[in-house]
Amino acid sequence: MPRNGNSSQDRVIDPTDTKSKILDAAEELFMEHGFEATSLRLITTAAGVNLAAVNYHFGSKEELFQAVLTRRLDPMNQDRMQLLSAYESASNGKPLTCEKILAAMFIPALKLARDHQQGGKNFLRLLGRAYADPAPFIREFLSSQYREMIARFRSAFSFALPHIPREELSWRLHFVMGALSYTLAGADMLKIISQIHPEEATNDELLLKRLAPFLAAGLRSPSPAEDGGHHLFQET
Amino acid sequence: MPRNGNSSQDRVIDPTDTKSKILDAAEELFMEHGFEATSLRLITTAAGVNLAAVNYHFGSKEELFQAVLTRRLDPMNQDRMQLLSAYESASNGKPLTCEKILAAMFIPALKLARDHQQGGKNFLRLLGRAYADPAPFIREFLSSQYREMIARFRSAFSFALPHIPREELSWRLHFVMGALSYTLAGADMLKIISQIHPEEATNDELLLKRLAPFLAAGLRSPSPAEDGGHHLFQET
DNA sequence: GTCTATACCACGATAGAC
DNA sequence: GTCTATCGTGGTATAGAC
Repeated sequence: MPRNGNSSQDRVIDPTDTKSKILDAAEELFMEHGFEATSLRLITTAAGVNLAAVNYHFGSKEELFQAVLTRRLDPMNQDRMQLLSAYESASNGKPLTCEKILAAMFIPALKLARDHQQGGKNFLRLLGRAYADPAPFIREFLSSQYREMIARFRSAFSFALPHIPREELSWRLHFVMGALSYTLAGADMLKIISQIHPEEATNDELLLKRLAPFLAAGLRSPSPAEDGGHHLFQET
Repeated sequence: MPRNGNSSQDRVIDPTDTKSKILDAAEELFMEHGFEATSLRLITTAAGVNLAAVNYHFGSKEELFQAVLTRRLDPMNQDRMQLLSAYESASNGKPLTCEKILAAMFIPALKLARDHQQGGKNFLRLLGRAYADPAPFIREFLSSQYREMIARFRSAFSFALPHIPREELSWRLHFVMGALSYTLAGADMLKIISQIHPEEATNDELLLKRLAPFLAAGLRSPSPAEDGGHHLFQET
């Protein structure tokens, strides 16, 4: 039994084999309905394979979900780190601006959202949702997938913003990841927040173009430690 | 059959009746395991009532979930709007600062997190997760719960930041809600982002104290329309 | 009105035949 | 590798007791 793992001598990507058919169908359905609401019976029917094939090829529904995420997530994070390195090389040892570092995070995400013909558009929404999912297997999986990239970007920000204490910077990076995830996941929420035209709300590029300056301003803002602490929450 | 709806002549809150027992047990279990992962059999066993009682009193698992959220959410949003009005009255017609408006959003959330003896601590995490949930019934429910409060705060920000176009402000409010939700939901994620001490990561007050200045800086930042547009995403 | 017992169908998972 | 049969558990609906 192969179970998971494209490790040893997997034959190259053949979109007609059972494993690929499951992966494609699962991606589309997970994107549309989320993890829990998508049944294996729905996936296997759409893929035209037997119900038991999922368990044979992936081991479980959870492992199938991780395989769906990994297939796109891993290349994206590699792209992010390479782009950041390219920017750093071009700057001759001078710190990058926050906007530039954020661009290294956002551009590969946009590429992912647009390049893949099917599903790419909505993959980021699936990812954003996964961030807030309480299931331990999802949290641990994302943790391992993101650890390296986060560490890489934290040192870039640390170099760009030397006056911000390292711990404060960790918080702000957390806020950045949060706003990014939520923004990508919650496009529907725009209808709540307001009268933004729907056709514009689905345009991820425009969305990130507005998010980046917003976050850059927050990243650059004076550290609470150095502005005397204005005790926001202690008034009536 | 009563179904849902505390509308007509419900007897006052009696924490020993079946409906309250279900509500309390459900809140605790939903907070711990999320919506999908919490079974009705688990809830009814913990509450010491019959399985069918949920369907009798609430109609469905979904409606039970909404009842759990409403019980705390509705008073919180009322508090937010009252606090904002109080700040505005005290300012003699002058615009509030962004920090002050954000305080009106955050303080009632903190009160909720701390005042209620059981569960209050983790209720905001449950709420943050619900924000990113793809289930239509959750999205529609939150939409209706938040619509009034969001409109109220948007006009406050609009008055405080007259130079920001109304549409840009809608985006920024969306980012604020996103960062807030995600931050509250994803306390576990701090372990990924970094070496922040765990005991500190669970301190919601400290968390919001750092988030508020970060968001205020983003809200105040110059509008992309007025800084000439630096075309972040069009370079290589 | 309130509560209970019970039955129903869909789900994820797995064993074993082919 | 693939398929069928089956198991335990999930949400839900209802008949009937008090």
